[in-house]
Amino acid sequence: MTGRRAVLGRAFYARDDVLEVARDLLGCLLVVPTRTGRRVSGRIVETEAYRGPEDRASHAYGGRRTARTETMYGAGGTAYVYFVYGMYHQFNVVTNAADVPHAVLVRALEPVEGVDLMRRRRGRARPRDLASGPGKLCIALGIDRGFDRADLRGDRVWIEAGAALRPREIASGPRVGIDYAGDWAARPWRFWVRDHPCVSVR
DNA sequence: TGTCCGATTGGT
DNA sequence: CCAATCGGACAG
Repeated sequence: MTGRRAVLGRAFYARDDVLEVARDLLGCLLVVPTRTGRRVSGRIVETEAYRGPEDRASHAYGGRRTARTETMYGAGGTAYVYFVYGMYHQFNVVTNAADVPHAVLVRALEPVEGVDLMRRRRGRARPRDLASGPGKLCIALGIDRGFDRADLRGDRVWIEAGAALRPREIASGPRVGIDYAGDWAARPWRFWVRDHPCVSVR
């Protein structure tokens, strides 16, 4: 497939520090081709790190291992996609080694390729409304539960390296929608490109 | 099997 | 502020 350069490999995802992976994912390009091979992609501008089993906000908190969370126990470099609120999907990247349930939730993208298709799927016109949220980006890219467990080095979905961001351009703060996590909710494990219009909230 | 609630979104 | 909407997790 042409134009498919610098696809992130095992070494990128297998690292120990999920916070580092979450930061490094900013600026990278998330790509999901259509059935006809057309590229639909967006620059990652917001992520959140989840560090089970100690992280109370993680689905793998306490070592919870169920049919749904099993994916998180796989080797780094696979997709963890789940369904929430009865209508939305969330796309995560599994990190670290097998049996270590760490993951990074991709929360927002800046549309890059296939923007018209993203507009049709989302029913919105402005670029900033297409993928500025975890549920929105899944709709825009056509990601559903069928992508759960997909190998990120395969041909269904992958991530390409982007230009490294300067530390100054990266902002961090508490993760969103995890008030049930007690003191873990305050940890600044959400990362985003400072002042970027496509970031989900705030 | 029954109940509770969610790693959200969009409209009021 | 709140409804939508349904599967996952867990109690019984």
